[in-house]
Amino acid sequence: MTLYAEVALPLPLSQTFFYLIPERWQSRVQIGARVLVPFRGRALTGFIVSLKKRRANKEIRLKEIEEVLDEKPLFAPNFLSFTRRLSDYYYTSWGEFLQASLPPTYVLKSKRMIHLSAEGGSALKKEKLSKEEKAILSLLQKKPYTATFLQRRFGKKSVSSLLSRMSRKGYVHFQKEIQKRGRRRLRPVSSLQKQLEIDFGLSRKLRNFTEAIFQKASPKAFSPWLVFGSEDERKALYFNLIKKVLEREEKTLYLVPEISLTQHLIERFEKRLGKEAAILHSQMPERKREAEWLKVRSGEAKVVVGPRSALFSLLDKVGLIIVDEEQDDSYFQRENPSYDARRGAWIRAKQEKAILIYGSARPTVEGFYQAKKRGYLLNLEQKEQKRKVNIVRERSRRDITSQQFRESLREKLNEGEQALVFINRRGYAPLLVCSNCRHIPKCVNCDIALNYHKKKEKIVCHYCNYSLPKPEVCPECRSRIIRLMGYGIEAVEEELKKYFPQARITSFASDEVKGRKEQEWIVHRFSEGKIDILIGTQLLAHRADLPPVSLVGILYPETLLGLADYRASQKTFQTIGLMMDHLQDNGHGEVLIQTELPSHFSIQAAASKDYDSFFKQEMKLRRLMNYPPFSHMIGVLFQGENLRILAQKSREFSALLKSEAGEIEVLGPSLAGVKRLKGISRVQMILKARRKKYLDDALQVSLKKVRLRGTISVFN
DNA sequence: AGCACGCCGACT
DNA sequence: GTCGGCGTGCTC
Repeated sequence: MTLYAEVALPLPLSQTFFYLIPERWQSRVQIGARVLVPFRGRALTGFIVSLKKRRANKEIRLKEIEEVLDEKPLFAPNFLSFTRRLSDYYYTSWGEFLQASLPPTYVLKSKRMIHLSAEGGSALKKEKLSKEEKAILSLLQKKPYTATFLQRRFGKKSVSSLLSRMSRKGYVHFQKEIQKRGRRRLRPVSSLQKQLEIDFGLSRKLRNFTEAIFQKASPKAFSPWLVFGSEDERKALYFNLIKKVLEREEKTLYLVPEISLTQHLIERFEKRLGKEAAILHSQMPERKREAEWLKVRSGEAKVVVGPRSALFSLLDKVGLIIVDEEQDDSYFQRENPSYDARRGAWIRAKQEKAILIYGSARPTVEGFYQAKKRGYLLNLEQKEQKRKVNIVRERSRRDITSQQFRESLREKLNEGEQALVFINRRGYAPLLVCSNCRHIPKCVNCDIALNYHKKKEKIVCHYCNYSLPKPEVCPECRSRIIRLMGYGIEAVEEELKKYFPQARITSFASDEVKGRKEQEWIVHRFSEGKIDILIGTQLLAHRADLPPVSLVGILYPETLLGLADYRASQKTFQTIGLMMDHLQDNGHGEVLIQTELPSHFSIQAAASKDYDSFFKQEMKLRRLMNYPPFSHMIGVLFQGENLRILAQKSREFSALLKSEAGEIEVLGPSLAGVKRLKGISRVQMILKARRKKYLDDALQVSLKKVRLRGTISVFN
């Protein structure tokens, strides 16, 4: 007879909690079901992760489960182990990962509402109250609020002691309230009844690869692969694998980068898989997402396509997990909770004994290295396309674009061709500098210079969106001469419009193009030839559905090298590569890279599409610096308002770590690259070790001893 | 996370 | 004394 339930809660806590199971539920509780439990005066949805006959710690007075919410478990044992391992790996909460697999309406939490009592109402009229009390009580006259709301409303750090005193005086009372579960009726998703596209003409090479992959996977076993090849070939292989997996009565999890989940791609999936596919994306309305979730839950969907969060789909019988564009940053989630979906896919595939496919034309060096070393690299040997690549250094003082670039552009425009131009910066200029006193306007919340946006006539913080009207005179010395430093997309657009007044020029940056619809619209017009020159930032580089063009201009890709990240070279190589993929391969295409660092290896290798050369040189540096894949690296970011306390605590933490384990290298603590963000100071440390276990052991001890608000990012 | 507790200086 | 504000620690 089971008596105790171990429950994981959707809070940023890495422990689980135990509850008594009341008699009436005993025969009905199951591992993997949701329960409603009391927790510090609140009611929370929790998840049963195990059932015990005996209790471990007799000291604690256990509470009873209030309600069992599921007759049938939501989570299969496999899924529980997977999320458990993932939370161990990333030092984060198990419950938060479980929560990530459910629609928000499945994870209700009570809120403590603060009500005005009758006494409070009369006190407000008759008695003289303090300013704070009066303000709160009169606000509560309208309707009850939560403490968090009041706190924010009055700009306080805490109102808890204030509220408890007021409740003691009887002015207010608290009431637990659970948001009503909207009784919406879900319409079944209108699934396309299109004729499914049949695979045809799969090359012998791909057929052989498919066979090799399945050979390793039968009998069913975890088997990872890195597919190194062009997008078209990769996709052909994926669909072939999916087909075979479907034949085995198994299902597929297909992860794609956030940004590449365009209408175009969605249509392709629907065409090929029809109603067997559930497609998720982040901008999907709540209702639609829940409908897709139900499709997975009911077993109708056999393939789930989505961004990193789709890793948590409640798909059973997983036979194949694909992580396409393995190099993409969007697989990494920085906060609450922090995890890398690439690693997550590995852990899940291993748990499910599934085939795991990482795919890329320009894989991360970490991934490529592992695949080579452990023998799971599948090289599709891309055939070389003909193209002309120019690396240009020359730059006049007056213009952003070089004369050579403009000549090429003129030539193509005269032939009625289209061009794409990449620049890695939003706005008009990244910096304003007073010529007189050198003052640089900075964000009040962040340690960041404000970017000048000419179209809005504002200076804007690219981290928190704080903005000011463009200053006419220097706010420090009242000088009228303020210089613009550097170039952004708006400046490029302005210059090209000046030189090519007849050309139809449009720019494409995340702050200008609002939402999916407008993006699709611009891409649509470009595809129809109604735009001659499309200028864009990263957003453009990632669009896979643009028609191939005959001129690709890449302006100052080295700004990507300026990132304070050991992966900066990789990012530069990859972005140039993405842009070059937009080139038509009929031999007339031309790429022009304009840079101040023409001999940097990442630019050179990208220009000649030479992954091996990039890999070799980057690995040399990684080895030299003891970066991944030669070490395991963990970033610990401490955040807090008080920099003094932050500094002291982080030093304490660092000392503890150093004493704890000699095998780990501790860098810092030091101010983070952005030392203040949204008004919060940030101090960071980097931990490196040969094996992750060393880091695990050291952190396990230190995290218990020094309590800090912060984020731990495991980089690899 | 969110809530209680307890300590501190400021103020009727 | 009491009020408001803040840091600290715990939650089965």
